[in-house]
Amino acid sequence: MKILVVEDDQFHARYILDVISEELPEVTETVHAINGAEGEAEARDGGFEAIVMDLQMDHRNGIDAARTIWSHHPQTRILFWSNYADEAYLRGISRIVPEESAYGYVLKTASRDRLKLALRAVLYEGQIMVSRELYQFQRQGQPSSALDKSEYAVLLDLALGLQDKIIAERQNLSLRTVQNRLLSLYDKLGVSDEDGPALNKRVRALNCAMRNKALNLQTLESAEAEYQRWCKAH
Amino acid sequence: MKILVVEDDQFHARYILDVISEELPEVTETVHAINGAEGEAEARDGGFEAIVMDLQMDHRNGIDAARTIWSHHPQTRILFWSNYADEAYLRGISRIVPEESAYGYVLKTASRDRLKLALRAVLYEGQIMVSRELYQFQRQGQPSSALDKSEYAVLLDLALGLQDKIIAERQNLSLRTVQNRLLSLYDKLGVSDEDGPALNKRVRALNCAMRNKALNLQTLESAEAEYQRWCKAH
DNA sequence: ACACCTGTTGCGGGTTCCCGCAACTGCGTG
DNA sequence: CACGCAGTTGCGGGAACCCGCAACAGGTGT
Repeated sequence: MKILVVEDDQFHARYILDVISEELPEVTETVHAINGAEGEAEARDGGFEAIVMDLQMDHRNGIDAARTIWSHHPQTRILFWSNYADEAYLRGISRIVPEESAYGYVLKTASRDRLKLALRAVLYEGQIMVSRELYQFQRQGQPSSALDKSEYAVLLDLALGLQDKIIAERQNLSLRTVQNRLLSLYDKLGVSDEDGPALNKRVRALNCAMRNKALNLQTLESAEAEYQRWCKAH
Repeated sequence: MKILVVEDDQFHARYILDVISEELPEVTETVHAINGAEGEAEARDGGFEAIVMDLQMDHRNGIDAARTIWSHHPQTRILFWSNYADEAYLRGISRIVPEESAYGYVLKTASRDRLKLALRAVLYEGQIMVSRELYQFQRQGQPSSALDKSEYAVLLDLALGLQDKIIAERQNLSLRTVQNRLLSLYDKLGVSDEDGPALNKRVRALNCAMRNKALNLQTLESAEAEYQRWCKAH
């Protein structure tokens, strides 16, 4: 079995390579790429069945790299490991994971045993495995504080700085419905001016979304790229 | 000489401790704290002359910890080392560094030699040393694209979601002047709707500021804390 | 069939925002 | 001093935003 490790921090890379070589005897070959772009290049023709992918990297982040890799090799199993338990990462991943594949999400602070378990479960067994710290975001049942798909889409557009009319056009909704979405966003994100003076709800919503980790920098960057593409296509 | 290392990533901590013990023979004692809160507690009575401080940590980030440490021991020399070359970090630091002290800012990607040099220069010699990747933000002469102090203050208030009237009150400016500041902010941050439809400038400004690294999550958090205090004091 | 609940849409008005225009204040220069 | 230049302030209007009210559609339970 061939494994690709995509990780830009040298210490973390050495650690994961060490864990793989000690704990996964079935692995015959390990390749290390130091950023997303290099990872994509290696994965294109490397014939890897499994990948361990860091999320925050310069020169192409882990989610973008995973998207292009999965678009060519949708059966590849990918274990994401990251410093942060951001809802935004999990949303980004679950939007791109193909049916045929498996993925996992472990934190870098997890113990060696947890990491080993995740490696085996995802890369060998093809299980879906998400660290408990993130799992809370997945439960859909929750009426409040969980953004549904369409609300999240509006949040992305809001974060880009689009105005209501454009959002309505992009989402195929009426203007008033967009405003309703915004209302429930303000509610769920905890935008309120009960104490202190009135706020600019729009900016405040973005502020809260980032502080909650519902959005992060990578989210903004990829939403921006997607928006640029949409603009060209009218 | 006693040194305190505040770093939450175990691998990076081991590395820096190793470098210190090998390259700084004058160091007699090294203490390791794993987050900002613990760092503050150690520093309060530890009698450290020098500190190496990570910036991104849970339970009190490096800048907040440095602020309280410097408020008790203003002569302490602190070398910040971080994964990211964010303008926001540098601004945060230069706002709190006392006259009597010295500080430095090195990236974690710097070579061992660079790190060693920075350790000696800042902790021994009391020099100010900022990594070249960040130094670009300090040049004040630049007319465009460099935010001056008052513009930055308005940007913080905008980012919190305050409306013009409140910003004017907080900054002791007239409403119209605040709006002028916002105009120049929009300009300097690259907010423009030349291509594509009109944007919500306010939200867009925050979006751009974060993508430029003029603001980051810690900035938002501490601005929020400061604002809450201001609210109570009316 | 009825009542009911949730989500969508239009309308209207009060507020905030964006910004052009013009007046005014310092401040340095010829 | 007159002049210009940069930064500040007030005024006003058009656009965008926030949101209450009401109507309507589709799905559920009795």
